[in-house]
Amino acid sequence: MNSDASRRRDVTVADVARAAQVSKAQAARALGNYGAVSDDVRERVLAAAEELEYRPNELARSMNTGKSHTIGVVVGDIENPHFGLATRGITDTAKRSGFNVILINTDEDTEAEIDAVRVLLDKRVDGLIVAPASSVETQHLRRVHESGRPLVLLDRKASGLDVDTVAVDMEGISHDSTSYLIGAGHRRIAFVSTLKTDEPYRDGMVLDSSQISDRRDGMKRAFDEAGLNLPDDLIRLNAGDNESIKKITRELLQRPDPATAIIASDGLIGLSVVEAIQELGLRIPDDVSFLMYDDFAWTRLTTPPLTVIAQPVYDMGVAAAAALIRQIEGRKVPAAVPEFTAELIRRGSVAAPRVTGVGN
Amino acid sequence: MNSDASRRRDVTVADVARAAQVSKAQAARALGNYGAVSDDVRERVLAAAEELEYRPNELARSMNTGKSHTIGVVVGDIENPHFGLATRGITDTAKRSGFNVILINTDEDTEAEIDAVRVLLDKRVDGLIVAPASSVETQHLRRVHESGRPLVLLDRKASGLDVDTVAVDMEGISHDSTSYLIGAGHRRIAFVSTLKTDEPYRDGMVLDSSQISDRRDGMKRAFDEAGLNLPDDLIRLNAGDNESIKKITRELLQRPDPATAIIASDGLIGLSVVEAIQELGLRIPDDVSFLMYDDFAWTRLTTPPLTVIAQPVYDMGVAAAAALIRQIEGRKVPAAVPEFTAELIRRGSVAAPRVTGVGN
DNA sequence: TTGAAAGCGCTAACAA
DNA sequence: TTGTTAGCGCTTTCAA
Repeated sequence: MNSDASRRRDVTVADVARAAQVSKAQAARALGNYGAVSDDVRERVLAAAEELEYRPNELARSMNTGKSHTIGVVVGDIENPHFGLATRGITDTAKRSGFNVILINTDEDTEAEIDAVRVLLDKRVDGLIVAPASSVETQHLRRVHESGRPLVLLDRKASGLDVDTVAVDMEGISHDSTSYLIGAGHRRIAFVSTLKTDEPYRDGMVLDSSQISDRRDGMKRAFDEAGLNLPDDLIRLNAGDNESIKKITRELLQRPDPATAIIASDGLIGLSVVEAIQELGLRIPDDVSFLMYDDFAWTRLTTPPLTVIAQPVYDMGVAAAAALIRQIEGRKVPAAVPEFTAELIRRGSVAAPRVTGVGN
Repeated sequence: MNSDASRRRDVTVADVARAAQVSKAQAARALGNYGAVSDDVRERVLAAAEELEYRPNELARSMNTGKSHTIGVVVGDIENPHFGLATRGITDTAKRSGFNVILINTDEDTEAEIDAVRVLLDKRVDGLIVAPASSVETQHLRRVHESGRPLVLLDRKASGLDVDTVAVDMEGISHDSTSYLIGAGHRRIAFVSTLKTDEPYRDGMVLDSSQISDRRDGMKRAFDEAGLNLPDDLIRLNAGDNESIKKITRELLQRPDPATAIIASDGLIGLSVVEAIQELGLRIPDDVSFLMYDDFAWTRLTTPPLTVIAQPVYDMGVAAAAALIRQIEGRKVPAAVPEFTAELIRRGSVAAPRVTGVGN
């Protein structure tokens, strides 16, 4: 019939109106189902639309209504299952409420994030969910907020920004898991993170990421409570790719006063740390104990299975989307975002430290 | 200054034009940098824009130009690192060419896929990349193609659809890896896939997915060449969640004439299969050999590390995006999409089958 | 319930 | 190089 070569121009309301012999306005009302339309007209219009294979132009629609029914999501690394799951929670929830999701990846780069936010805003998304790369460089987020566009932060807090934030109580879980290690007899506990800083870690250093900062605080508190000092020399930031993480791990384990336990800041880091440990021919937990953030499925498969800190990532995605949509739809009572807590799942990668010549 | 309460209406070209004392057209030209504009005017306009914090409305822009500079991506499961990586390849490439990406998840459900495609089309994306849930139900994709919108298929072919398709030669790698297992002495080789079918597998069955179909063909050819028969009773489709896969694995290994090797159709399935094997107290590769599609990083960490079929997923994402953008920009010579080949990475999960009472 | 007409914010002819 | 004037496809007054 019409599978001709060109098929260039899209079918518009005007075409449908003409075919249905009604005014453009009536056709539009019937198609967008708003306003008052008689059954007769509606029927004819819908029939004509079907016949012509009419499809509304959502851009035009959005331009008029000011609503795009789309939310923008900015994450650091979709490839990371952590964000994958969170994104899933977001899209599932958005879909259920009739919203679409535009995803942009930033590679944990603040410049890219600023860009992403701008693009999304220019596309007139109805709201934004951002997992900020930095908790400090947040002017761009502040601008979003000030411009009145709904914004929800995921995973990381942003200092001095009064925005709904869906995150886990990191200080608490960090404290608990560190206490657990200390209780097992560990004193030389290392922490490996990819957080980029200008200089190596030192005590009291201000950390760009609320997540990491909170974890440091939690560790410190645990050590304090035990009447011990957090071993600053074992806090390793600026871990990068697989190779760099393995190098750091080797350093941690081959130094004179080596770490007896390592905490990996996320599942991707954990992977490389474990690989390095295996390559060194060391055994977990006999030679070194291991703990990581993110309960990835594969942690059940290693020998021994790994002790991890599970975060309710999917649910957090759901909560973030729900909070955002609530704001977009302008509900009153902003129904406080629920608190999320992580959980230490003890599997087999933590044991008492090997007794060596080095005193405790 | 202007961080007032409302800040409702967005700043438009008209506002900028007024402030810069030029016509709307000139302001628009300067802001969109097209057409001819004198330096003087450009400067004033840009200054005014800056001052007013003008941001273009991309929707309006797209409406006129017919281009949204956005490509739609439809995948089955972002949470799966396989798609995560592919998506990454797509977004990286798109970004480099100035395109944004809208991602929609379908849960491998054809209905959801039809919906997703419709939504994306309605939003007037410039082109689509789809990893089709089914290689058979493809009318919706055919419609896209017929309507003249650029479309590229990822991972799976669609029967009778003449569209650029970025996929791996599955028949070949399936043949090679099956031969490898046969060469190691295996005859009872099982294959586990999540592909949904109405009935259990039987010889010659038409399979909805080109991927699975091709793999079956490759296995069959390998068996044929060895003068053996593909054991149909060990081809298990309809694997679902973790529990269901573990159940299937147990059946495969606890039957009278058990499988001596298992091929998992993807990394998610593989995870559950390995878990089930471990729970049964069996050892890889002594008690059962194992092979899976997808070279996930964690496969290096298990004991033993797993033999896998690596697919150049990231590069395929890149190629898909490149092909699509090429079409969108209407280049001539469609520069054939490169062929991708998977690679068998032999690590430690395949060995000769345990010699049992059962003859070969 | 209907239709004419204005307008969303921008680009694109066309003259000047 | 400029400005005027139409649109893009839709929603939304405002009268009828």
